[in-house]
Amino acid sequence: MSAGLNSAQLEAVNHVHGPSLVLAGAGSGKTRVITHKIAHLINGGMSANRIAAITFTNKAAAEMRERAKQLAGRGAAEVLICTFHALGVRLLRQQGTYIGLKEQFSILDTDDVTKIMKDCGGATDNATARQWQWAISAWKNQGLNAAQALAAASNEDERSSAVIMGRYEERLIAYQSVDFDDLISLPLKLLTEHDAVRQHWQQQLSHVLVDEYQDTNATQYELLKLLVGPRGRLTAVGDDDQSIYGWRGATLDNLKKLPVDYPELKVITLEQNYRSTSAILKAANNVIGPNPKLFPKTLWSDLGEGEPVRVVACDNEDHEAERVVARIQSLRTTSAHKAFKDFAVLYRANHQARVFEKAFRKAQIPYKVSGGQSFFDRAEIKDLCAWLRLLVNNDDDPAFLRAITTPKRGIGHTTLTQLGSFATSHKFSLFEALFANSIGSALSVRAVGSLHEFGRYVNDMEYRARRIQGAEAAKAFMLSWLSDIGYQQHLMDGEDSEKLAAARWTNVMDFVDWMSKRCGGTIDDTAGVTMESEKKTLLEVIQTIALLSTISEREQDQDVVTLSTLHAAKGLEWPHVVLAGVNEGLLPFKTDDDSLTPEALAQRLEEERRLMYVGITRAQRTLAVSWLMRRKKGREMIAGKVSRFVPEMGLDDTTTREDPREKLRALRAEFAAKAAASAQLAADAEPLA
DNA sequence: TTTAACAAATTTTTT
DNA sequence: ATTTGTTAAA
Repeated sequence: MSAGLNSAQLEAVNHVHGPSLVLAGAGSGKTRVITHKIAHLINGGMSANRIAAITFTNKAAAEMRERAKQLAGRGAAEVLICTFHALGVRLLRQQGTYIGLKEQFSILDTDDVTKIMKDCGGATDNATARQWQWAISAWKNQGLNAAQALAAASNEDERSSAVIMGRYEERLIAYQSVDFDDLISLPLKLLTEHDAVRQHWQQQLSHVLVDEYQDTNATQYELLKLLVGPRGRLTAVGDDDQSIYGWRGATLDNLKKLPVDYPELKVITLEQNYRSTSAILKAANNVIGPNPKLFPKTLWSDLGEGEPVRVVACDNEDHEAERVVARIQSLRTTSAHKAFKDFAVLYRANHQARVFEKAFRKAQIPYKVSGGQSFFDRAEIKDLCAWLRLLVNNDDDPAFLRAITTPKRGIGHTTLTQLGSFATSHKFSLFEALFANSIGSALSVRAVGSLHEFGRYVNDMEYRARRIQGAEAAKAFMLSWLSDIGYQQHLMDGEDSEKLAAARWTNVMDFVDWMSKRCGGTIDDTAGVTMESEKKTLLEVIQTIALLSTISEREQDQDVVTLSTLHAAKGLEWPHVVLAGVNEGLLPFKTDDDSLTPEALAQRLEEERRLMYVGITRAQRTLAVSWLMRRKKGREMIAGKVSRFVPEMGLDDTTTREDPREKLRALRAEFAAKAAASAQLAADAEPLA
């Protein structure tokens, strides 16, 4: 079973009686270790449902579940493999009543929270609300409540944010809603304050494995410790050199604390890399070298020296994009990895993608921009989710407001404002207020009539939805609902073009299909594949949707070049990688915040260095690093400076390069003929709405 | 003073 | 892509 594991991996897999820290360098097979350890535990007689493997993203959880299934077969299905947040939801759904949460609470997404923040703080613009949101989220992630935040506030801005946080907390309780941060902090509170619940989970879970441990924040670590309990059967898998999320609360302190909190900790370092050539790893090791080491390690591979890392000096952004196009076209004829999907262009900031998109379209190279708007961020999907959330939790006011105005049904701003103040003064949720006896005193007869009509419809829907189980019933239910509310017409009436409305409707249908599949049972797929799964009620499925974000479907196996930020590229790999815009100021990013202490500045630089390291280690076969000799600044061009990280890569030969323009002309002539042949591909490169 | 049009600038993202 | 800032016209 453990065939094909190297000695360090094997050691990590076999260490099952105490705490361990697996320092898994980039490409060293960390998912292999986690999945093999799960299989090893199961084969050793451990009940699968006593093992938990925790990840940060749904995608990582799905991949892990898939690979565990391959290794351990059906037994792996019982393993709790989920994200931190999904684990939090499970805890709160099961035992949230202990801390005053009702069973069917709602989960707010960031846009819902922004709206509430505006309301709590009296702001009209999103930017201000997001600043409060940011500050409040940071406090929550440090385990502080509003009162503690207010006490700790050191300036006027912080004090006002803390005051708003107080109002926001009240609002969440009134709405019986939680935000994403609460999905960690409330379970932590639950386990801290209720011994019985804590003991239940500590007995239930025998082994806890954590992926990307370096990305955990303070509250996540505290939660982990409580879940793991005194036996300390924790497997933390991570890489301090790939810690790039300090700005959102992740802290390497969690790595430093581990040997202190768990004196028995077994530290295992995975240094053999199965991804990249030696030339690439040498550059990576050199770049990360200057950072202080928590646990020293040096990556190596036996894949051979490989192509030297190329450094490309470009005149400006447009020129850089042209050079990347030329490189892709050239490698597509000479390399063994010549599909478009074998290439990625990585950069520091999202806006850098624009120039590449333009150049790729011109050259008819199909591409995708990763980290674009997710399916669930689309307005039409959020509309539907709001309706569904309202069914599950009538007191979910943000969902109520969205549903009652979508589509427009003669209930306008005035009515809703009146309803809102009526609800607030009686401490009702909006939905409760709507059916209150005294509502006639606050609103006009006509308004009350419209509100009641809406309320009755929601009640009726809810009553029917309780009985809905299995895919086909769920689909039929949702289709009749969409027709009831006239949603398709609503999309057509929108200001969008007809084409856009049709695209939105397609998304709606995809959503319906996807939801019904999750309701399980057996459903005929278009390909004639039948899916088998446990039947769930529609209400159960709805409760989980706020947590889900990835439907990659069609985007999965497309043969396209990837454009991505360095952050979004973590965990991924490509045969050919270009790091673009590797200039001083961009990477490392220049901060003009002079309130930072020298220590804080040094830490920022360390994280930028890790970002460069992550970028380099994405490459399997070839790596090119390009930088700009001139950058646009207003109407004039200013001199650009190569990133300090480039000379630090310790390349033998960074100066030999042809005149870029000459090379480009030659390549253009060579590929002019082929361009026509890929016209079809270009159609696919049209940006999706 | 307000509005419209245009130009410029923009850190990183998941749940 | 979105949003903020600038300039010119009304």
